[in-house]
Amino acid sequence: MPVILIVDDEDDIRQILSYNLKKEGFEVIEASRGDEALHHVKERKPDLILLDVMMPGMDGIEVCEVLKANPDNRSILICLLTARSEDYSQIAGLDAGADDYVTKPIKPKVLMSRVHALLRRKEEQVEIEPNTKGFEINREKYIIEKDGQEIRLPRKEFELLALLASKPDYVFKRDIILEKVWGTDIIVGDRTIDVHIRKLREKIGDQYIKTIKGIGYKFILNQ
Amino acid sequence: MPVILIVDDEDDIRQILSYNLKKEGFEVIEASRGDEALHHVKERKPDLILLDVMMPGMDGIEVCEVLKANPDNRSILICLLTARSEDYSQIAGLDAGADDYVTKPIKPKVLMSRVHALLRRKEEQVEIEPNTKGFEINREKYIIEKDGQEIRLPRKEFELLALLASKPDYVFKRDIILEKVWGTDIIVGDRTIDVHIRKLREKIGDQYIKTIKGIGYKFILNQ
DNA sequence: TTTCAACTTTAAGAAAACATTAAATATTAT
DNA sequence: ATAATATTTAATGTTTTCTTAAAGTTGAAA
Repeated sequence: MPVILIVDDEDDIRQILSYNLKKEGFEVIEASRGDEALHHVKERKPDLILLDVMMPGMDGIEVCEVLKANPDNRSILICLLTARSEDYSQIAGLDAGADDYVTKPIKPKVLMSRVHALLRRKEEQVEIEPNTKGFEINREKYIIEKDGQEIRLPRKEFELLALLASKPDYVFKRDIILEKVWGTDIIVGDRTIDVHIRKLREKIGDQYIKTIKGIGYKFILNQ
Repeated sequence: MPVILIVDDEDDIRQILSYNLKKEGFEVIEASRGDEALHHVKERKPDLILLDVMMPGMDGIEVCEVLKANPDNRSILICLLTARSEDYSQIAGLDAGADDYVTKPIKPKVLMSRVHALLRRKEEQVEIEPNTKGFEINREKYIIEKDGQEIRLPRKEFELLALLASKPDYVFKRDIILEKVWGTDIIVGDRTIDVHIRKLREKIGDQYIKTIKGIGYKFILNQ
């Protein structure tokens, strides 16, 4: 069940949110200040953070920026809680990397609906079967191990290999690769995939990634 | 080719979307109001609806609810077009049964990418895996197995064999083959089919594909 | 049997898809 | 800010796949 971190300096808001989330089976962590939130994230990576913008000390936008600056935290969803009038912060928040925001006063129904929508989106992203004979894929460190040897890969190369290796022998079509690795909002040319495949082959050896002309690529282990 | 219904009260938005969609070969229907959209759906069921949320009269959410209430329309994909600030409607929309949403201002490339992704999702649901005694046709791996032996086929040959083998003993007429394997847009000479049949026979053996002179070809298993 | 449209076969050229390299941009780290 | 990395694009080269053309077969109808 997904873990959700609530960050708000007002006790009663945390309580209401916590109650509602727990009722639906989520695991909830709470923090009343920005730095405390960052600390929690180090301890236990949540799936989603509900983050109040207006807080004494480190505010929500800052927390958001700090978090998203670290690639390991990119995958954590952030939903800002903002007062209706603070419209400037809404924009700043989305720029800071937040995934969504809800205006106060918060209606539990709306928030729950939003939480579900966000998590649904996340789930649609790639799940990786972490190790495949001889290959170990470490999502946290962006490192793969091939026969005990560590190979450090840049993000895109890593995502691409992780995707292909998640289903050995399965052919990933080019458009699927683009969608899963680059996302639907970012449009890159077709050659971009080739170049990344090239780099990967250079690093892990040619024999693992096979081209299926006219379709896409697949990761193979034997033969 | 899929049919897409655009619903937006602004003429220029409809025009831009329409232009881009038509360029990629989609058939486009347009409506400027919610009730008009519902009318169109009755006339001709589209595969996908691009639906503006903010419209005078019946708004997008309502249209969405009405449509999804009717089981006949469940399979129609709905992608909402929403302004960035209308955050509430996004959620309400997903609850109302929309499949995705794109925020305005709309970048044509982004939208096209989404449209393709959505339609693909739909197609994947319907697809059937044909396997036929001794032959295994594996779309996921893009490989066919004959008596346990893997045979790799180029795309057109693969599609052709997959088609014929999907209904053993059924005669596929030449024009049907052209339509299913090559599509309606691409015109190729009749000899092209023959040559592909030749290549297939070379690879899987002559006995499996039988010529029905003047009609077409069929895939047979037992004499 | 003769005829002829329909298919088979082969080979070759065109087109599509991918590979590779280098250079231009972004991004991140120092 | 500067340097180092990473990512993307663009240009060019290579390979594979597709299509066509041309010449040879086949088989059903007249």
